[in-house]
Amino acid sequence: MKKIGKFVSYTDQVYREIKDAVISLDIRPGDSLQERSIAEKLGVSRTPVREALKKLEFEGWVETIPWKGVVVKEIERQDIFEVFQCRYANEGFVGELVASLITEEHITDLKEYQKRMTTLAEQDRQQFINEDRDFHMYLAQLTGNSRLIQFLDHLSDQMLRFGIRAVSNDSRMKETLKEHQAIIDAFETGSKEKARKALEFHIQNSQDILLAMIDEEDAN
Amino acid sequence: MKKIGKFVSYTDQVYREIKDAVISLDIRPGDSLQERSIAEKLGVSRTPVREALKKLEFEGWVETIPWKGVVVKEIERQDIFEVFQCRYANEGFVGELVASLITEEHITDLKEYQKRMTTLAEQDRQQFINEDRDFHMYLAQLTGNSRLIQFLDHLSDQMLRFGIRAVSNDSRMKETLKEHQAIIDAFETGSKEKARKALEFHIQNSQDILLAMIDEEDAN
DNA sequence: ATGTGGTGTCTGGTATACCAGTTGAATACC
DNA sequence: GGTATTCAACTGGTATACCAGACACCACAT
Repeated sequence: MKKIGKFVSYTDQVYREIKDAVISLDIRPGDSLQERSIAEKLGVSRTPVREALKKLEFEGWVETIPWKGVVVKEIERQDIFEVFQCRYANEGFVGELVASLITEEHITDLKEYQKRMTTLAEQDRQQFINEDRDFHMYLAQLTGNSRLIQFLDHLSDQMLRFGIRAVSNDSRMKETLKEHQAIIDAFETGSKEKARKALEFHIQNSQDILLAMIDEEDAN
Repeated sequence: MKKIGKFVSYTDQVYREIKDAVISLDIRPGDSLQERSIAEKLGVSRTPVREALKKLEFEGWVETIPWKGVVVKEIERQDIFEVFQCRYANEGFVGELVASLITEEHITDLKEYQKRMTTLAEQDRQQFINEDRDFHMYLAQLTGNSRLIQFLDHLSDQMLRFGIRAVSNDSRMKETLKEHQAIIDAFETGSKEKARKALEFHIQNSQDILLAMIDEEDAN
């Protein structure tokens, strides 16, 4: 978020507002967003709204259909597949990289995540999902590669949009915890290969579960 | 590029113009870009210039320094390292994916690239670099994963900016051709593992050469 | 000579007016 | 009633005016 001192521009406020609404599905895929009506509703001019929409378009959340308006992109099966495929390639790589530079403190931090998530699994599903994202992004941060981090962050954002269904059944949450533990264990052995495999396995499983759920829904 | 029929917006024209200038180093890192003077020079208003600069900022080409102006980002050693690291992870993965779905026709196409590049190596370095980029992007396209393609495309853009030096010595061009051949050979065997390794090897070599050149320059 | 305050002029951020292409519904015509 | 046509009301794209923060510089007071 761009800030100038303590000042947060309208553009960024509008951007966050719309993006959150899109991720949380308050704005459904297929809904159209009009610069003028959003501007009116939020009490700002078209300019910041326009810039916020442009940014969302760059990021692939919405698309501009000429003379129609800005439309929230549908979630296709293909989208989910692509996001997981990208995560598979890059998080596996993250595992390999991180395995060679991780320290005791980092592992302690990971165990903290694990502890919190174990508690949250029975209390707050939304928060569980957020924590899951943070777990993965924590690993990404350790690589120190800003481009890699940004890409994975972007993918995580997209996960949130369809991820809610993915983890929200109890058995999958338990599996998630097990797989995270396996990842931590792999780091403790220090093996690059094991760390990669553990992350790949975890991502692959998430993908399989989510796609299976989608296919089931579509069948109805 | 967003088009409405045959109409290309000023925003996109300005975007392309500035981006090309940045990539080709006509605009040097550290140079500052002023909305007003660019608008005047190109004969358009601030609005499209502003939007073009926003897009460039989002893509990481420039950064906005409050009350100072929009400044073209410097190329640090770290940037080169990051780009290659991302390419290593993702192009290796591309190799693995593509190996299982590549056809005879595709391999023929790759050999065409190889033929053209062999000729260009002795004639036109700039064109050699463009063709090299196309070779890699052709492989990326075969995955059909638009997010992966977009990411690699973005990385390739950044390569152009510092890549000119990377391939522009004769011995490296010859090596590049050999390594591309090895990639094609790997695809012909159909082995996922070999294809991945061949691409990883190629990227790793490019990185080593380029970073060595940078370090040498910096030493002077 | 030095410190201080005013001021002109940079910057990006925002509001607003206007334009042109598109669409679709009301209307005119058969 | 059915079909062609017109036109008003959308849309995003662009130009322009104005604002406030930041900063460099110079005059002036000490």
